[in-house]
Amino acid sequence: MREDEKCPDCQRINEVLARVGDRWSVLVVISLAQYGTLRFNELKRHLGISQRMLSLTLKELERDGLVNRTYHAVIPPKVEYTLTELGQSFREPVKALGMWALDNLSTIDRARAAYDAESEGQAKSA
Amino acid sequence: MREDEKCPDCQRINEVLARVGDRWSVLVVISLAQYGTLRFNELKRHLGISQRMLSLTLKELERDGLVNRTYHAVIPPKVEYTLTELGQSFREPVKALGMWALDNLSTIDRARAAYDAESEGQAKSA
DNA sequence: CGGAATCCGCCGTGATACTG
DNA sequence: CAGTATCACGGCGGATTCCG
Repeated sequence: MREDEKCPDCQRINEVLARVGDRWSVLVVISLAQYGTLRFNELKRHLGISQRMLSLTLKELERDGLVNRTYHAVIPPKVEYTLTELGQSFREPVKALGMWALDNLSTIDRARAAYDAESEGQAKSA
Repeated sequence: MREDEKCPDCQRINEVLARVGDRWSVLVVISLAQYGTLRFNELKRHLGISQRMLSLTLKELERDGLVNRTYHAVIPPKVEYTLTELGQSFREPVKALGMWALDNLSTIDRARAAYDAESEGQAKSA
């Protein structure tokens, strides 16, 4: 598939989603927005994310300027993460998405159940 | 990783993102929101999506009650897709995300460039 | 035209082990 | 505690082919 007649807007949006659109990024931002400052393992436990993915996600978020990383050189190493201003601004659209999600999850569930039920029914009649 | 102390909200949000959070779903919804009604190949050309992914994405969106599928039994088969009410309501948070994306894409690009430049510098000094 | 089916490469993700 | 490195697996996603 080449870029024949693709709309540029879709490409741009696609680009952004490729950056901050993944599940873990969103959840990390939400958590930091909620608690202000969190340590590595606090985030890990809170999100139920694997150590690897959290590490990668935080690095990306820091790279994209959404998250601030502070390293404390103490005996038990201590690293704290907070949102940058850009990260704060990201809260708004994310919050909107989260609200919609929570509001409509049950609706989606019902639609899905109905769809599946109908599919089974048709399968039987076929 | 088990559900030890994961916050339920994160789980819910995660759930929803797993449903309508993927790139293609978002782009399909945006396109349908913009044009109202589109045929299969119209969407395909517009998005630059492969036939397979569009088919899968549309089926999922229909299953989740976000998209309406209308089959016209004419000689050249004609299938039209539109947004359901639920799909329409999804436009709001998506629009917010898209706006933020377009507004901050350049900022992210700069942050990323700066981060990469610094990383290279450290690599050299090391 | 609108799909379904198949094959296959790539990479996102988790589990594990190791370092400082 | 806060990572990094390695491995293994599943699934996303594209290309191709066939059908109604």
